[in-house]
Amino acid sequence: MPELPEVQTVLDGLSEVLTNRVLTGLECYYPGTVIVDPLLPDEAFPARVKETIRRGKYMILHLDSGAGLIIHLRMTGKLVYEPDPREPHKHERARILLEGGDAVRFIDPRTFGKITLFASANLSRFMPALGPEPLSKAFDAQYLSGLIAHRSAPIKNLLLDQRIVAGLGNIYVCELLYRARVQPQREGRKVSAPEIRRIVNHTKDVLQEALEVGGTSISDYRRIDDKSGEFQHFLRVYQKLECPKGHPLGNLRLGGRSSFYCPVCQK
DNA sequence: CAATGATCCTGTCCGC
DNA sequence: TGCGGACAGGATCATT
Repeated sequence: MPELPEVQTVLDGLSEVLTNRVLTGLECYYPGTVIVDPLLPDEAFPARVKETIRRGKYMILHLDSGAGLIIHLRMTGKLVYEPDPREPHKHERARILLEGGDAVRFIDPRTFGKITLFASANLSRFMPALGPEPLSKAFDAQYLSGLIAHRSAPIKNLLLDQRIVAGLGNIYVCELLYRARVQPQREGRKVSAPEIRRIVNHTKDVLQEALEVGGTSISDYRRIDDKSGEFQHFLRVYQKLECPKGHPLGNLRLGGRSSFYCPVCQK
């Protein structure tokens, strides 16, 4: 669920919590959630956060000890700052310990999320090859065209491929394709130049809008009550029955994921 | 190399 | 009230 805007929002909150704080350790409560670089220096902790970076859906924290953390929330991961926490929460898979007894809990019911503790020099060994940031200038129509012109896979699958562009997930891809008026199942090679331009532009627009409302645009739809609302007004097709113009939506399964689209507005 | 499908995992929801 | 099954989806791995 967390896609680029949500990850950025979480990272901003995490940076705020960790500023000027001393990290004293990282605990793991579920096998596999924490991955430790074999070459990690012994003096990884204590350390302060020197820099925080988002790359696609990955959060990277560089520490002043020569170590760093990569945090990936996958689908259900959450970071919760907890002053003076006691027993690990039911779904707490790991915990970042802070000097003074506070902690940041990594809560992840479905256990897909990961925290990697790495030696700074080895960052690249723990990061996959990712395409450009969708909001950067590198992600433009010419770039995208070059990567999809010969592809027969559905445009939606291509946009979900993090090697092509880093940070999009199922929900925003459904939304941006609606805005770009292109059906998700269209083969990459059959997407015209004007359509590619619209896809690129609407990718940037939808992400920018979501960032401006603090990434609350998608979130857990089951927790509507907790979040007062930006996202009900944000989504136009995802998990909807009809598009804003009142046309009944189609729902295809592409790459194993539900794909909402409007058969009338999208060609 | 490209495309597709299975896999990991648990909470939620629906129908009976 | 409880049960089984479908579903949710990011990334990786296996298969064709």
